[in-house]
Amino acid sequence: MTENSADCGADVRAVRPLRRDAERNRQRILKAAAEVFNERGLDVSLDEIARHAGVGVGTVYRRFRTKEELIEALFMDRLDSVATIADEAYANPDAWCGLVSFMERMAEIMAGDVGLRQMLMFATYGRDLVAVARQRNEPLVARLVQRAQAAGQLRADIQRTDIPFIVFMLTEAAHLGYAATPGIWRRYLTLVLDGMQPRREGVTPLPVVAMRPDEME
Amino acid sequence: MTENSADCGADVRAVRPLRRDAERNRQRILKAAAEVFNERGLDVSLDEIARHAGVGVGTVYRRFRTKEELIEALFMDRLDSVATIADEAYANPDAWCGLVSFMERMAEIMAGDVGLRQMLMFATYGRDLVAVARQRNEPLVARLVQRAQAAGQLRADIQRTDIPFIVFMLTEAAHLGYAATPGIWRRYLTLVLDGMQPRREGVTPLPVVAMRPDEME
DNA sequence: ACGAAGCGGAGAAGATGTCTCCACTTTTCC
DNA sequence: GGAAAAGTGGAGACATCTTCTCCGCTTCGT
Repeated sequence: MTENSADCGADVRAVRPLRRDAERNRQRILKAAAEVFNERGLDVSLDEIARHAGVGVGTVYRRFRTKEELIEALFMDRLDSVATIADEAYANPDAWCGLVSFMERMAEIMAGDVGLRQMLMFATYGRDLVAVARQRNEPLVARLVQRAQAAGQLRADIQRTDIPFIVFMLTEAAHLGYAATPGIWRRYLTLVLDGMQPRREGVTPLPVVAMRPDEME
Repeated sequence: MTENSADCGADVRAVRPLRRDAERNRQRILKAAAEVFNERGLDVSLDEIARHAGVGVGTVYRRFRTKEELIEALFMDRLDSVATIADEAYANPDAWCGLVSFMERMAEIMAGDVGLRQMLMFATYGRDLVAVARQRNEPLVARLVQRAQAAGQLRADIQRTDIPFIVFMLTEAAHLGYAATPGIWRRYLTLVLDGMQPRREGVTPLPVVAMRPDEME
């Protein structure tokens, strides 16, 4: 156990370090997969990822035995980041601002990543990984909601399940069909947030201009 | 021209009336297609529609030369109904209620019909048909929006393109991933509508209960 | 009752996807 | 420097799925 261990950071796991060129290819594959999945969702073929990475399909399949294995390797850390965002949002002294920043940052992540949305929503891949992440994040969201309601800044009939639903709704819709204006979800997030307050004197200015009629697909 | 014409209602069009069994099958196919498209979108194969209709594939292909032809035959009248809804909404003396009822009825139609949403949003089938319908409906929506704004019932920074977008967003999201609660879109429509008002003393009660945490896919 | 109209569904033809195999190349280590 | 181990590419086996055709048989209408 107490060897000098040149392979720092891995005790039992590192059965054998990959050859240098193999490791380089592994990284290439992960990078390519991230790009392609983010852009076009999880339905792309591994052949396509191989091509995009500049390696052969065989290489991909030697490193990741199935598509699922690749996907899990890729999204493991992404899922963790949700917990971080929730914690940071709770650190915000203003309850309302905390909730808003959580929703904003979640939407930012999800709007830019078709693959992540697909994983969270359809669970066709990485089911278990998502289940664990959800279980951990649920109470964090609940805490944000309760605090904002206790402060009288959030209408009382909002439930914690509404928050992820709204974020999903905004990002999914903004992607499908109306891809013309990239940040269009911000416009509708603002609108929904104005609906989530218990009462309101005026309006929060909408941050992105509406689509022009001809932009609509 | 002035024959006694037993084939009432069709002058030039009816080159030859279909045999009775053929016509019956045609109706079956249309009915089956409506059901399957509504439920599962336009991507289902014609084989599947044939099976669902209880006829052979050959029969489907003889009646509708391509998938597109079947789709157009099916959705022609559905698209017309949008204009009717807009007109009826404008007939409502209260500007706000008119707009709300338009959005509600649109959402009702679209929420229940995956195929229709797909046609309106992705234009993979029936492109021209949709373009015509959109052109006709655009000014009707604009009229509803302007009237509500003139009455001070709708915030001034809402544009007419926001309306179809919001309806699409609500119905699409309500279908994907979270199919558990059928009318869940009503909850979020209410929320958005509360965000669309220029100011607000209290809240409009949310009409559908939120999803339970375990219901979320 | 007979000809024309219509029918079913096997299967051709073509996409697209996952994953294997093995002759060849590159790295590692003595 | 050179042999053994590790890794590579990509053709292609295999599977699935769609669209659409074809033709022997059935049903309808008169």
